[in-house]
Parts: sequence; structure tokens; C-alpha cells
Amino acid sequence: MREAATADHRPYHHGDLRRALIDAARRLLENEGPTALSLRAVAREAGVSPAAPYHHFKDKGELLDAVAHEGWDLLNELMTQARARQTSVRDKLTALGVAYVKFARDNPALYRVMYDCSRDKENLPEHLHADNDSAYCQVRDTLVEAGASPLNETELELATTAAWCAAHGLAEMVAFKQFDPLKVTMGGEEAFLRGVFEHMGIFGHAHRD
Amino acid sequence: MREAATADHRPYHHGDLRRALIDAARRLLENEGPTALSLRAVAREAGVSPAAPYHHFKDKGELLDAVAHEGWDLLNELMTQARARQTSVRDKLTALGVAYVKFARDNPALYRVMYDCSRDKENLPEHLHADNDSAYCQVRDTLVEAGASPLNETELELATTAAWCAAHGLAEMVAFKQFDPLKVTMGGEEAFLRGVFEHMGIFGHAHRD
DNA sequence: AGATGATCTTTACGCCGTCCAGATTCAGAT
DNA sequence: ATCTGAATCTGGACGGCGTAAAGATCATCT
Repeated sequence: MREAATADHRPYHHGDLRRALIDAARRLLENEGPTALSLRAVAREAGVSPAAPYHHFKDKGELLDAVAHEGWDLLNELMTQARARQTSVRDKLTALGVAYVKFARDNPALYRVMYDCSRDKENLPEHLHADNDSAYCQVRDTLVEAGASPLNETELELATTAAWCAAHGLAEMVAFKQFDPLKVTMGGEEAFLRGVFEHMGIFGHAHRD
Repeated sequence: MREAATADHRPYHHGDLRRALIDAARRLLENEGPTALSLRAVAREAGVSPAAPYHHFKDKGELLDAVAHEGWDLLNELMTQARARQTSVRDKLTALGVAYVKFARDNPALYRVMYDCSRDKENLPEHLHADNDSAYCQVRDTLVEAGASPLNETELELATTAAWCAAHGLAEMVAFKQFDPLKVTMGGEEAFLRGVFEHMGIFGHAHRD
């Protein structure tokens, strides 16, 4: 009678419905786009009544928060990998930026949710500044490593913020195809990304020598 | 019997309902926030039945498009003024960037609508690249004026795009208060903005000498 | 076995975007 | 001055949404 979870565990009626709801939401987000992401549709996708999610999330916003959190985790992971693949500090910075933008391009709807969730809050999610392997901290640490100028605390945060803003701006443009013609003109995405980053003088300053 | 329009014209039943709807939408956006911006609420605010807007806009999206268009016009105007107040090319660039970000800070909901409208289209609104006094063209023209390096066409668009992305990224952070603590630490917004822009090396490169 | 509390369903409410059938009002021809 | 046709607005309806409340179901503890 219980076909949902072939897992060995299935602790309650459904078997970790919370997990199933988050997955359903991400599936909908990928396949149908952000406008299709209604709480009812998520419940439907998970094979459960429209009110069931309320036993695991206070409201729709909390479900989206959970989805966003997984988005950040995924982004952190990708940036960690990208950074690890480089040796020079300069390449690490560029790789971080490119990884960030490519994540947004590959998961535009998820990327939007990640920011929309914190939109009406005071700041970005706490874990961004707290967790050590967070995207933000990775950029900051790599900037420290670069350590061109003697950076005090404020100056360091400022540089990180600048990098963050630059990447975010480019990410949105790429994710939502708002400058595609130029990308085509330059004969490819990689060239386009590096070109923009060079002009921003933060992630890729390959033209500085 | 007709109290809506004291104007001399009032061509039809209501007297330019289209205009009234756009104004109502902007009023709601300012006062109640973006979540309160429903088509029904706009009709209510304009004192008209929920179906009336459909005689002036194909659907909700088209109303938002109109609102967005006015947003771009306003932004263009502010940037024109900011640019005109400066003499040196370097100051013009910085002024453009600061004006852009301050617009987003002062009209966060409108700013969001401006981008959301083009979100599911192929590119940014046409007039951004076409109209001569558009924000985009102003940045590009000022970059030409600066003309440090001999820029070919592609390189120029690239630089403009980079500036645009940088400004957009910072604008979102400021509009949605996502880096407020740092702003406070630096003792004010102006210092914060200029600080970030300096690091981005596009709008304000005052540290280059 | 029976009680307890967590989990899920059913039902319901008000709001949403949108469509449709009429009522109203305007512009122009007669 | 009146008729006609088109543009504009109203009222009501439909399905979908987020969410709350009440009842049914089921795992666990005693």
C-alpha cells in the first residue's frame, strides 16, 4: 500500500515527506520553471494532499528557504571544486567567478529562489558568512591569499563584496540571457565571461601585466 | 457624476484609464510592496472593476511592462542629470554608477519589476540599446569619451556590459539590504558605494593615481 | 490493549488572473 | 436629432492559489 518509499527506513506515514517535498520542488523548478512552483503543485508532485506540507513547513516561504539552502550548498561545493583545480591564486579567483556564473546559468530558477528567499530579510542567509566553505568565505579567503595590498578588515570585506556584486550582476545577465548577442559575437561563453571579468578587474585581471 | 478626471480632456468613460492604472500600480508598489501588486488591487485602487484593465492591457504582464518602461525612463533621466553635473570623465562615470545604485535603493520594488519584466524574454528591453539617452547608452558613450585604450566595437560593448553588471550587482545588494553591516562599518552609504566601485575598477578608479 | 501524539485528508474561505455576457457611453453618419 | 456601431466598463463565473480547522489514520509508549 505504501509505494512512495522503497527505502529501508520510512519512519512515518509517508517516509520523510519533508525530503520528498524539497525534491519535488526542485524537480518542478527545473522542469516547469519558477512560475509553476506552487505549494499545491509541490504537494501534487509528491503525491500528497495540499495541506500535508504544513506539518513540515510553517508556510510556502519556509519550503523555499529549504530549497534555497540546498542551492547554496550545491554552489559552495561547485566553487570548492573549481578552486581546488587551480594552483595559482589568480586562476583560483577567476575559476571561482566562472563557477559562480555557470551555476546561475545552469540553475537559473534555483538561483533566483536563493536570492528571493533572503529578499525580504535583513541580510543574506547567515551561513553565507558563517560556514567556512561558503561561497562568500571562499572568495574572501582567496583574496587574502592574493594579498596584493595590505588589507585591513574593512578593506577585505569591501573587496569581497565588490567581487560578490560583480559576479552576481554577471550571473543574472547570463542566467536570463540578457546579453546573449554579445556572447555570440565573441564566439563563445568562456571568452565572454573572462572578458567581462577582466574589465571588472577583480576576478580575472589577466590584462594587468 | 464623473469625479475621476478634473482634466480638460477625459476622452472616454473614465478618462484615460490606462494612465490611471499605471499610476495606481506604481502607488501600490511604493506603499504596499511588490506582493500587494495584484491586477485586482490595481483595479480597486483605480476605482474600477477587476475586468476593466483588460481593455487596455492584454494581461497583467503587459501592465507591468508599462510600469517597467516608466521605471527605465525615470532611471535614464536621473542618470542624465547625474552625468551632466560632472565635468571630468572619471567623475561622470562614478556619478552614473552611484545614480544607478541610488535609484535601486530608492525604488527597490520598481527596480525589481524592471528586470522581472524582461526576465522571460530574450534580452533586456529594446529601448535600452536603441534610445540614445538610455542608461546603457550613456554608460557606453561615457566609456568612449574616456577612451583610455583604443576600443574596437566588441571591446566597447564588453566594457559597457561589465560596468552594467557591476552596477546591477551592487544595486541589488543595496536595494535589498544584503550587506548593510559593512555599510554601517564604513560610516555611510556614499563611502561604501565608492569603495565597492573602486574595487570593481570600472566606475570609480580614483585609486589608480 | 489502550492512550497519545504525529501525520495526513477533507473541506472550506478568501484572494488571485482571466474570460464572457450584457450594460453603458461615446463618435460619427444620416 | 437620431440611429448605429464600436469602445469601454460591470457583474458573475471558473479554476487555481495559500492557508486554516476538524476529522481520520497510524506508530509508538505504557
